[in-house]
Amino acid sequence: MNSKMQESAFPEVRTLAERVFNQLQDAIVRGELAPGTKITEPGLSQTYGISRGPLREAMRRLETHRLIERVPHVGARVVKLSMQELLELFDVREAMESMAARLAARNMSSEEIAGIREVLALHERQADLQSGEAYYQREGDLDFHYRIVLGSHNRMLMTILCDDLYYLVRLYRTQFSANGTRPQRAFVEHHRIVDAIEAGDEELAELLMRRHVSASRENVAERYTAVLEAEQVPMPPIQRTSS
Amino acid sequence: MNSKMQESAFPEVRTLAERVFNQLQDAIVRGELAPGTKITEPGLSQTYGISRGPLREAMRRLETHRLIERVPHVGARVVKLSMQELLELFDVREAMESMAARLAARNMSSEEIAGIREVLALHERQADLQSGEAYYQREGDLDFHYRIVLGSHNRMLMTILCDDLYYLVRLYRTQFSANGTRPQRAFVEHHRIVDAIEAGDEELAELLMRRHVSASRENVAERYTAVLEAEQVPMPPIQRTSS
DNA sequence: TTCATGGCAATTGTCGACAATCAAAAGGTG
DNA sequence: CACCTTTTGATTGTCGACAATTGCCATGAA
Repeated sequence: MNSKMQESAFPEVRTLAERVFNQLQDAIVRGELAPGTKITEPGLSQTYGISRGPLREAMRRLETHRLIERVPHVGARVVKLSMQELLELFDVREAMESMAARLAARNMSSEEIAGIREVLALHERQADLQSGEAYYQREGDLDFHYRIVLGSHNRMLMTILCDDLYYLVRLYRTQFSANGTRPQRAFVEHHRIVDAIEAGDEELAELLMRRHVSASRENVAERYTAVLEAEQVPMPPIQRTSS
Repeated sequence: MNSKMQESAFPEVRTLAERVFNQLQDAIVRGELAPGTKITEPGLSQTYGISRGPLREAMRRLETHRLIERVPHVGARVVKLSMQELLELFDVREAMESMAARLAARNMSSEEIAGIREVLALHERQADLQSGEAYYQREGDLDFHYRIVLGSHNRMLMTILCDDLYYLVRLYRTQFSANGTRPQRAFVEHHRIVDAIEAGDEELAELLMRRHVSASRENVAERYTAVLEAEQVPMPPIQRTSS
């Protein structure tokens, strides 16, 4: 039951806390640790075979990435995702990624644009092969947005979107299994955004990205309400945690 | 030299790490800890009379708030602010606060609008009394933006802007002494933004907030380049830290 | 039966010490 | 004199134990 065998999975990590952080993060994003699961320090300490010191550091980092929620002297739990929070996340993404697209149109180098074209071409082949909706939306879409953010050349934007919110988006994906019903449309939108960036049209790139994220938000919202009606649940358990 | 006397300043904190975090944060924002100051765990541990455990947690939180920068096995330093990073911060604020204004126009209650009107009235009196540029820009302007973000009713937006970036903005203010040269204009802009919010005009509120932040950015950029030319410095020490 | 009160177990917060790691200074050699 | 090697010093990473706080449960009284 020792975790030493998973050591090689993250060979580049230099500290115990970092390794456990990666393992826990992966477990949460993959859904192995269900939302709302209570996390205790002695428990995980024994599970992963390390002391509570580095474990606490790993949990601190999970907290800053919004993957767990801690209450002093009470404990920590894996985040329970509500629909309201998911929609809030989309609003934040709409604001920041549209700005990223604008900056990308201004700052992206031709090499970076060529790189993202390759990414799109790769997605196209995969989409053709397996009419791939799931894999496309799961990895490829994120990779596309990831590159746009990097192309903005704004370090703060990159940190917030790619470090802080990236894993939360992945978690939402797995929880709501939000593999979009519209892969072709999203694919076309991706191409048009890159076209605008390559043309250096800042305002168009921003507008297209804004519509792209907004459409994705509406898609998720529709699917969620449909699921609710199918389940005959009167109201979703939207519960705002105190600040 | 003991810090026990400041205990009452943060009565609501429940843990040592939180208290030290608040103290350090305050010291950095106020400028008592100069930018570039080296921070060592044993040093601070002795200064504040606590063990290294809670101190490490406090430093971790300072790092996530971008107030210190850590290099493994070398040490931590108070952030040295570059002009490029300041402009990046303005881009992020432009994106997120304009979204906040849009959401505020949609979600703000009449009580909240009345509250922000009171804030503006208070600023007006203070501006009349001492033609107050410094204080107005230092506290009031932040308070205004703070309330708009709260009015968005988007918890994620509130966390990122009011928790993560708020103290960084304050730090920039003290470092660059960025008391704007245009208090009246900013004041008028604030009023027009509230007008748009009260009218429920989402797009206008967003546009006005966007222009407001952008104008503030240009103002700071102009003042900075002017200072550079006056000092006859050939190039600013813009140094990008490795990711 | 219901509510208040007390004790108890579990968890988190905190501490001091030891070990591992790295950066820079000291020394030696070509 | 320059460059490489070694040593040293400090800093971070890690661990186990103790203390403080919390939530739960049993016990008792109204």
